[in-house]
Amino acid sequence: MSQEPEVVSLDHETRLHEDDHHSTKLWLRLLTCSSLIESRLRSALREEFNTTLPRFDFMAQLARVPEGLTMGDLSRRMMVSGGNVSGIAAQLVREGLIDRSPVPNNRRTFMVKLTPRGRRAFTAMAAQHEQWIIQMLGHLESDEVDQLMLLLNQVKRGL
Amino acid sequence: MSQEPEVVSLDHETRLHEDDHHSTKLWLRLLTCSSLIESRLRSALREEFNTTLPRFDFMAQLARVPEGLTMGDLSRRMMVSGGNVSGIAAQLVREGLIDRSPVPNNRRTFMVKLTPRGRRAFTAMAAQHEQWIIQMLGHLESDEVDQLMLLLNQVKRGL
DNA sequence: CTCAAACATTTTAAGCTTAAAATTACAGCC
DNA sequence: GGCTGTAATTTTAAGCTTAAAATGTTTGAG
Repeated sequence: MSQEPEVVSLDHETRLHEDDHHSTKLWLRLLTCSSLIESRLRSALREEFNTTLPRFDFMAQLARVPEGLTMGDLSRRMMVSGGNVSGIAAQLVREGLIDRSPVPNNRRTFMVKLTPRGRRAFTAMAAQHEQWIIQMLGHLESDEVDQLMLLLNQVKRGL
Repeated sequence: MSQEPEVVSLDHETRLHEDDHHSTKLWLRLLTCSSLIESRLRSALREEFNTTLPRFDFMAQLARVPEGLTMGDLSRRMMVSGGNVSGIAAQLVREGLIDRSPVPNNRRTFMVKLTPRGRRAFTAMAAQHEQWIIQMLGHLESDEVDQLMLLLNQVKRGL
């Protein structure tokens, strides 16, 4: 009697069928990789800094642009809905990590910046964040990283 | 006067800083690609079939295994928490798309299967789902897909 | 047999996320 | 000036997601 083949890893790709298109296989592998990385980053941020990935992402976008960003900018860059950004911003303002100030000639918009305290908090988190990612991806050879960057850029351009 | 360089695309990678590690750049590119694909699939599933990605994923896992899966199997394969699976299962049972039956020698577990109606519904959705993915990824050359699969497998193995 | 530990699942509470509606502000036309 | 449409943001309602606690079940050591 032949046994059912042992399942080596349990992830999104277990749902694949023999006759699925290779685009589908590629999508599920992509999804598996990003789900794994994302969930580890989420746990680590919660355990080490008692924060969440979206809050970290919000601050990371601001850290990049000292002159500040509007809510709409943040929504587009973070690739999430405007309502979502409103909620996260409210938290970070309450905790004194960001600052929302009105814009001179447009009373509809706000300019959002990191406060000094927010910048300090972000700097500490970012250093650890990078280490976690290096732990997860640093085993790749430098030319593998280059190839992946190129190929994923192809993917992105076609979307 | 030199102008600020125009921002070509607005996505996760806009948060990158010059001295970020290449692992970080790779992670953000990976995240951008999967976020884009995921959000398009989510919209399409909602518009065309009035359903969600996790519901589709749940049914896809079951479609692959006619003999059924336990709640724990589904949780591991979908890479989500057990509580999450309970909630989705409750919906799908209510709608008659899946069937949860007790397992003979273990009163703790349930065996979950697609109902005939669930299988028909899934088959229709899966065909469209594959077309959407081909529209998004089908522009890649066959050897690019092969390389990506290999490289992403490297990523996955290192995690 | 008894009981403690491990297991499979569900429940709960809190936070994330979205789409759509609501709010408020600007811009341009007449 | 007044009106209409567009824009930026917030609010709302519903669903997803998680971690942790709770529930009920099985297993195995003694």
